[in-house]
Amino acid sequence: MLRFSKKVEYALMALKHIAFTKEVVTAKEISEKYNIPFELLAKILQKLKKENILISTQGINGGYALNKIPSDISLYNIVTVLEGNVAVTECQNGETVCTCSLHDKCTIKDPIGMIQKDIEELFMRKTISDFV
Amino acid sequence: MLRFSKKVEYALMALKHIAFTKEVVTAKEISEKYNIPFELLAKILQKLKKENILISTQGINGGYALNKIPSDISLYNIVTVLEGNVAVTECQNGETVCTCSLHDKCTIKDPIGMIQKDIEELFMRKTISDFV
DNA sequence: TTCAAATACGACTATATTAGTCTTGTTTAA
DNA sequence: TTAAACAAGACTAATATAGTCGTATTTGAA
Repeated sequence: MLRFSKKVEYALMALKHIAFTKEVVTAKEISEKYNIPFELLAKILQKLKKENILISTQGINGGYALNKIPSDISLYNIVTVLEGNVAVTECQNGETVCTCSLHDKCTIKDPIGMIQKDIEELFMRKTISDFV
Repeated sequence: MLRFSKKVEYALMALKHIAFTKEVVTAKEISEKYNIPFELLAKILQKLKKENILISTQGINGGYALNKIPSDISLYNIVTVLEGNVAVTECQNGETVCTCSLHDKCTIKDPIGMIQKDIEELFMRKTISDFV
């Protein structure tokens, strides 16, 4: 249904919260405040950290903080980190080979590619600063 | 992964084909030409007919034809017919009650609503004439 | 030096959605 | 009357998403 995954929703909620509090925030705090399953949220934050969107500190006073200013964290960035890519169809994933069932019979690759590009650009323009 | 369903892909392929041949086309012909499962395609065409995008004639020389000019058939139209709506999240489906697990704790409804609107507008601008 | 609270990470299970199939009925021209 | 087409709903299979579990590591403080 052309929907954002819960992972992306939770990431946006978490990033907004972290951007707003402006200090180290624990996964537990976010999880409890917004009713987000802890383990799921933890893994999302870990992925965001791997992409240098967040920085983390371990140990008893640990937690997460932003590693970029909100306007430098794009929706495109978040979606690609959490879902691999923003491909509106199987063949728009950036790879050269298409394993789609239509094989070489697809007649809509080019126009779909343009829609793909439009959506990518839209997502690049949207940043966390649009959320806070 | 924010993807169009196969239903939408098949619909676009079929509509392009019908727009191109400019005469009555059978589901079987399209199904065979593009390797699209016949029963699935048939149901897609039936839905498009119900929405007056196609007209159909039954019986032995029957088939489908466009009921509108390609530039009057928008991607938005096709997606809503086949998937119900273009909701990027559960709460953006146009209904007033949100049954999302975040309940009233969601802090991103408004910015998500703007993205929703941008995508809807993009899909309204794209028509079958962009495919032929 | 031990402990509690935090991140890190991979494997696993459950659930929901999507894709595809099957069956039966209706229409219509030859 | 029959063959070839649309019509429609129930069903099953496959896939993707959401969520859980277990274990390891880090670190500040009692």
